[in-house]
Amino acid sequence: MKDKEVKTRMKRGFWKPEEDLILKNCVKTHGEGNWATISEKSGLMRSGKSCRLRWKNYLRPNIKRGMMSEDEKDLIIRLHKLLGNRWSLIAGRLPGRTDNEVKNFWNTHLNNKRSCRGKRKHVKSKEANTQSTQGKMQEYPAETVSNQEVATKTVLDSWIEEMQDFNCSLLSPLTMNNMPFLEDEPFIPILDDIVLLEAFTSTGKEAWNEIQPFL
DNA sequence: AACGCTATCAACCGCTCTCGC
DNA sequence: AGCGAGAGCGGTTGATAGCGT
Repeated sequence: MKDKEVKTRMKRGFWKPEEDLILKNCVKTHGEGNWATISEKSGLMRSGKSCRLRWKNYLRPNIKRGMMSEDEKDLIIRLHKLLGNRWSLIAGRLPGRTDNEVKNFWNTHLNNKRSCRGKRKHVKSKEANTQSTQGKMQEYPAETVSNQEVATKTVLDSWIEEMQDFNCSLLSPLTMNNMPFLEDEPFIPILDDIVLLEAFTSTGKEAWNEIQPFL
């Protein structure tokens, strides 16, 4: 009841530039993570959750905004194939991108289920190239792929192959309950804790170091 | 020019996880 | 061990920009 009262008194909706400024200063003063304190001390009448979200998705330093590069798109597709809807994990591999941004990008550009919901009447010219590459991640038309992209794809291919080999040796057979292994949610935590850690600390780390200059 | 429709994305909601007591 | 508070995550919603008719 009390919570509800507090909730209804909280301000909602889009953030104004002046609110952003106040939040930035508060984070500087109280530190990132103390959202309850920030919410209280800022006087913004925003919930701690709301402050956290705004900071994480917009105000945090080194946030990269704007269109996803081809490399980023490719990485998202591949990591999603590997991890499923673990947006924070995927975003963690894309420097400067947020989980919300990756999630939105997936839902609007790459998620076939959603994009097939209604046929697009129009396609913005800037998106034309994106649309044409959907659902064709195994094919790399030579005329559209730069040397950097080839390098990135080669590294990623071998890296993902290694990780999948590792998965198979851990939990073969390849399928469980007639479902592809990687789509089987109960095994995702294993991917997080063991496979990903290993992948990014040994051979995977090397692969990641090779990819990073292109991002 | 006006209207309808769709795509986009910021923000919210509810659930789970983590940590301190 | 159990509980509560706060943080984090993924799914969903709603406002709005912009294109087609």
